[in-house]
Amino acid sequence: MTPTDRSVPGVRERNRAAVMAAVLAAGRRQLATVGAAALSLRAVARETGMVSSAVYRYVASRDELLTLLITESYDDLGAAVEVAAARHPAGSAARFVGAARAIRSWAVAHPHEYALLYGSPVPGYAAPATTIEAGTRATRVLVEVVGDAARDGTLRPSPTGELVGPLPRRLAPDLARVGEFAGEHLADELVVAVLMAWTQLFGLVSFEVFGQLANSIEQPALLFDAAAATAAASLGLS
Amino acid sequence: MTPTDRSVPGVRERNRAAVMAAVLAAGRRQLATVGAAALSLRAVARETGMVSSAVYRYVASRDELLTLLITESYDDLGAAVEVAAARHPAGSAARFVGAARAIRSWAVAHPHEYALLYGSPVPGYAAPATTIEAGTRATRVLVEVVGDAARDGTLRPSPTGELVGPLPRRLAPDLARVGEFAGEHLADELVVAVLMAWTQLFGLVSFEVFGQLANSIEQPALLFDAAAATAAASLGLS
DNA sequence: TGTACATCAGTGAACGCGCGTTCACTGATGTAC
DNA sequence: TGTACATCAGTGAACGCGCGTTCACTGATGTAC
Repeated sequence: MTPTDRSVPGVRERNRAAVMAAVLAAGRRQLATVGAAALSLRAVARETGMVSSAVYRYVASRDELLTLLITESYDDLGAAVEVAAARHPAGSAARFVGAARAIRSWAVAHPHEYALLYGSPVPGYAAPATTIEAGTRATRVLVEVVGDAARDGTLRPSPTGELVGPLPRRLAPDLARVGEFAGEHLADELVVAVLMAWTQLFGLVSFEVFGQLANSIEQPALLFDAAAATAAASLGLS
Repeated sequence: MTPTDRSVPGVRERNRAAVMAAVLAAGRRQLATVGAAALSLRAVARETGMVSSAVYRYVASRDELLTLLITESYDDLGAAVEVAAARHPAGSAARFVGAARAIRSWAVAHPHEYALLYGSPVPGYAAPATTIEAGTRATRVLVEVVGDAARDGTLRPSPTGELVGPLPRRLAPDLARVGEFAGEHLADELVVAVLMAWTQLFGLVSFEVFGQLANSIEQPALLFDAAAATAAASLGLS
């Protein structure tokens, strides 16, 4: 119980936190410029003004740095989506569209980070389980909107849900698992509709960010807004 | 006009074609095992049983090899989709679903090639315009089904099309450009619905191939079939 | 408050690696007369 | 049909590069008495 025991962190500890932050920032900058596959510890060291071996005081390996950056990025995206959603009433179509637009905006603003999260896996790197918790935040927001609407009774019968044909039994556990995200029981057909909306919106974002629309769609933002609004309507949101 | 003028290609020419094929095959194998970012000319040379510099007799640079492989892959996918579609009547929902399933099957069977075509761009590589022609084949099949149904008058009013709200004027040129793929005039709302189905199906495939469904969906094939059938119905196909 | 020791951040050199690409060369295939 | 020359495929050595990671070290910060 010395005076400094649990009080203000010492110089060393503060420095450590500051340098760690600088390392992560350099990592993020690397990511933004050259992408995950080309991210190198030596470049991070260079940009932080340290000798390459010094980085190992802060990060055990290149893979660990990647993992930290992935988690950070998922959280950054998740926070952006949650903030956007919070501007609209729970269970509303506007909230769904707001969340969807936040996903797209973030992706367009951070293409390499988006690629790290939702693009081709980085060769030779396997994301540890640590990242999956953070990875669900953005998606959870979309699903919760539908769950909230169902709970509040404001959900109209889903037009898409009605189109879904008879579903195979073996799909039931999967749908139940996804349905839990909603915090409310959802019909299997509705869960499929949610999954379709989810993959549709991310598919469109991926096509835009990865350049697949380059020769056909010049106004991806407008197309995305139309798609998001249509998706919300197709889920029965209003 | 010597006897050998336009007749059988000489030994050299035949060898050249054979070795070129071996180089491409090795490139494809590389792609399948380590992915595009890690593809190296030296590895291709090793696998072909040549010294590294010899590859330069067949390919001007690593980038050129990548371009060749991209074109090949697009064509491979395109051919698979066209064959699958041809098994069903023009303009039918079955044809749409068959084409969609062929896309997924090919992607699952060739994950690295799929990643090369539809995943994150390869760092430092810009695909030349040469590849875009081949790149449209698979997509064209999907759009044509709708165009054929419209021409034959078998297309019911699209349920999704009706949900699409008023579309911004500035989106019109984009929609017209995409609509041309159909070979028949399609209403703007229907084109949006087609784009949504297209991005939905590729989005689902990407999520599966890139591991995004790993912790929630154990039966992606069943989910995909349900999604494809629903998409076809939502376009008014039958 | 002062001293002796332990902890830790950052240095600098080195390891072994694989890469893309160039270049001068040898020897076989093809061509012109 | 035979010879002289040109073309071309493949070799082997070398270039310069950047990478991840290890290791023994110095000097500053922190801790125990």
